[in-house]
Amino acid sequence: MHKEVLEQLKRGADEILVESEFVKKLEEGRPLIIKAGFDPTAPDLHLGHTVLINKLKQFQDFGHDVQFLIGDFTGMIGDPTGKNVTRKPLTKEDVLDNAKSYQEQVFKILDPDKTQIVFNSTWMDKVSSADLIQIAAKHTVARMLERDDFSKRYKGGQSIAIHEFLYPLMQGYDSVVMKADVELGGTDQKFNLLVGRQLQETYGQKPQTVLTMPILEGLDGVQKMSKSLNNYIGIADPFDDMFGKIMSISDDLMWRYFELLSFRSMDEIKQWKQACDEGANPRNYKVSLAQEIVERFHDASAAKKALENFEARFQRGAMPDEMDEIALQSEGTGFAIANLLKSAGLTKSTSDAMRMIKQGAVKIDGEKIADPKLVIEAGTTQVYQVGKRKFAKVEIKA
RNA sequence: GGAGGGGUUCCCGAGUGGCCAAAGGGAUCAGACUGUAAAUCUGACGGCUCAGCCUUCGGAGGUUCGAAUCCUCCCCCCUCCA
Repeated sequence: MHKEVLEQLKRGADEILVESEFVKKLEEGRPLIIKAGFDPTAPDLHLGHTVLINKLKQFQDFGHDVQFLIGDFTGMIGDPTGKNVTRKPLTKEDVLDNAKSYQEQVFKILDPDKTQIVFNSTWMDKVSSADLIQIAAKHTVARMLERDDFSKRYKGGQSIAIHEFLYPLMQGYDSVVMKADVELGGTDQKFNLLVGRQLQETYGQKPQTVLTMPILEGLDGVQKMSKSLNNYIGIADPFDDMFGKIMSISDDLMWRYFELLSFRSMDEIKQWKQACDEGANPRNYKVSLAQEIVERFHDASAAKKALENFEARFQRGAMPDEMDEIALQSEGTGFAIANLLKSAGLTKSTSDAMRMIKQGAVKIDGEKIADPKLVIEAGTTQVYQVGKRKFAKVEIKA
């Protein structure tokens, strides 16, 4: 029994420190306090963020007590993790706005009735300067410099502000206050999570189990999923986009996504993988993944619709049912095609439009055009397409 | 406070008076091939009234027939020393 539960909780996990302690805690049979902290800097969550949230859900489904910590206090410090420059602190208003958006998005996965949302300002605001110094006294500079990014910056002659040293301490102190049994975090959080263990011990608590989850790769399959790299699937993406983005990932990456994002059992996933190794078309399984994800963040009918649209457009080459409809006023005799495409938002400039036409990427009502100087007559309404996915219905008013 | 190095088109990075809208790579976009796979190949990649024209190389001036390249001042970043 425990073995099976442990196996499921370990799914996708990078490391569990310390596993033997973790097993003991599970065997106690009580609901464990599961902590996961979020720095409210990025209100638009993407699938990369959900890896951790999915893990929280698993714990929740097993009856544990999930505490979703919004680091509204620490957010103002700015977590230095993974950065090689000092971060700008957020304002109180930013933090609160972001936190609210976090809650809305996270409840698409977690059960709102079983999830406690906590803010660390609740207790951090009450910590006095003297308290703070006491907490700080429990750690040493040498230990802080064990952390890779700190030591790199230190050796590289880059600045480390004192408050950045406080961040891991505050995060650890959260664990003390929350009496966390388990803390979840990305692999990049390992150091901070371990500080929590140490601090809990000095406060006479049993140190928390640290469970780290890997960082999800983005659509390119190499770099981590992130908004700034534009290789992300946002959980607020429209269902067609979400579906399409998942369909565009490589087969290798698909199995990774299955492990970290799907709620299907690993047994089932392994069977599917084997089927593909034996010649089945991976595309079909990718569809299942795409549908599961779309259903999670939209609903079943959206998932169905997304598949229908996808098949219509890319397998039968049909036009999408819905597209932007734009009306443009003709300029005298008509409208020059390049300007039309730009005005309709299909290309970013007329130069770009010219290039697209020369490259054979532009179609009008499904017919490829080649003349970049084409003038569209007034009084027509046609469907313009640039590349595979950009469409608009444009009316030229006389 | 002293000495030195540097800011180039989305990013990295070449370019030291004309052949520079600026090498090369990355990212991106399009086309081919497909499962909208991935990979690969081909092409594009400042703007425009597009075989031509206009605006870019930290900013402002100047020299020159001609400046990303030379000069002056200013702004910003980095390294070493103190």
